[in-house]
Amino acid sequence: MPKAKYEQIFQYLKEKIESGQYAPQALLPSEHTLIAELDCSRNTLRRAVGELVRIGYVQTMQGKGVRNIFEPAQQATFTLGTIESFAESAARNHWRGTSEILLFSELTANAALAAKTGFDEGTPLYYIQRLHYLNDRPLIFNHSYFRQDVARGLTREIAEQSIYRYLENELHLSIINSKRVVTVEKATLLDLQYLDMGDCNCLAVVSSQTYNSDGVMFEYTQSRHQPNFFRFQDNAVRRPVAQSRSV
Amino acid sequence: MPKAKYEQIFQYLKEKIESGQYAPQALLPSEHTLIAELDCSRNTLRRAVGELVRIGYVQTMQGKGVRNIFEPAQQATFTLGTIESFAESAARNHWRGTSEILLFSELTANAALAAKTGFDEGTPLYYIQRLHYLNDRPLIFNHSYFRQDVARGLTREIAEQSIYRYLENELHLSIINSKRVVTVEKATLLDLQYLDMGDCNCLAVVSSQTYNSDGVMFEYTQSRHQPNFFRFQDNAVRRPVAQSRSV
DNA sequence: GCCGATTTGTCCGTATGTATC
DNA sequence: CGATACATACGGACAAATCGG
Repeated sequence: MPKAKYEQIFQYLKEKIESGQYAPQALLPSEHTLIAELDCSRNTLRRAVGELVRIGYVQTMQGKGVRNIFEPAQQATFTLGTIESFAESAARNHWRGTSEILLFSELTANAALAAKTGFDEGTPLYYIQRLHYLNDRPLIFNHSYFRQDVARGLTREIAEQSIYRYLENELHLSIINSKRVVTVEKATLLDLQYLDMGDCNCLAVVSSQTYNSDGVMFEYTQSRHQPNFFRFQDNAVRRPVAQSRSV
Repeated sequence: MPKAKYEQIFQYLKEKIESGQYAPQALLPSEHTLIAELDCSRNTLRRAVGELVRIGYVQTMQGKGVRNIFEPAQQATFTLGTIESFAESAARNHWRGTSEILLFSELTANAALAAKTGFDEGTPLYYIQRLHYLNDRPLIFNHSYFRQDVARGLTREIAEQSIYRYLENELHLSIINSKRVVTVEKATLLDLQYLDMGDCNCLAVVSSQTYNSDGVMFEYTQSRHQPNFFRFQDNAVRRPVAQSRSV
């Protein structure tokens, strides 16, 4: 099943850049040239190039061209803008990722949990604690809460395989987007017990709220990362100051 | 000087969402309706909506509509995808931001600095240490390195005002993009001396490499944030797995 | 300084595909 | 099945920035 054309072109150019087929700091072929070469419309090519800008591979300059600013060293550890499971992330970085379930339970959101997660108080939830290993080192402690009415029938056995595959393939849940916030927090006793913290007493925390196509937030996950193996990457562009519009 | 139309529409819809003029969880008017109301093309509206998706304000669903998933609580402390000066960021969050220059010096990149920053060894640099206060609390320690040949004529006096205004307005430097990486590091003696660290021995570090329109990285800045006041926000979308393309 | 060629940025209209209801 | 809504793709037009003659 072939994907969208702009996505294919994006991947094609991305791999061409990564493999050094465009010289560093050099300009890519012009839009006109690439359109002819790839047999697509201008909009389609521009969309693909826009994605390359977002991931920091190129910079575009009106009147000049598109410059390759990719640098091999800085491979992203955790990517931005796309939802990726731990297994997918590990594979992309050529790591050996394994997981262990420490706790599988059911509970009801009390006031404190509701405030933290964004679920309504009284919502029945599954609560799962998972420990993720990269190359046999325990590096991520995961606290996940799933709404029972959405992730219905979730079991410890399923969680040991893949929760997302169950949600998408068995329950036909369509996962749309995930709001994520990165913060730094003091390590808890649980963190110190399970993660190899060295002499750090803080860790990187990625809190994410995930939504389905009904607009309901069905998952709240807090990923607590051992600091030395945490890396979050972004590319920002300079824009003129924003201004409102009267309609 | 009016901005791009899609940008105006983006701002217009963004403010309408923020001010609660669309009910939470409700669908926005359809593309067709908004196109008529705003008198623009489909592409233009879709581009504006695409930006709203990126900042986590709405989710789009084929065949259903565009849902408002904005939540007032989650105001971003540090935004993503755009380059913002400390002053701009403080203003957006309604904080009183002040800065202090601790050091203004010139140096040449040695091997260690070159490896850390990405400058070539031997590059002449300005090195500036700045302390940023929010509401009179010292929260961010900034180490900035600027290429002397690009940021030529930079002085301590200029740095006390606004470096970016000098670069853009006086030197007519065009700033294109900035690659940023968020990590967590052990606090140094300098951090402990100047920042109010409490009992934390780690902090959030945002390292950024900024490029101009010649494709040269002219700035490397390491922002070291007191953990309690650090928040980095992102919105991710679930996409089908990527696939390459043969041309 | 000017002008024309090149290149990217913005905007429009239309057609078709696909998912939802 | 049809109507509606978003997703993708195409082609054309003009604007804005850059560069060279």
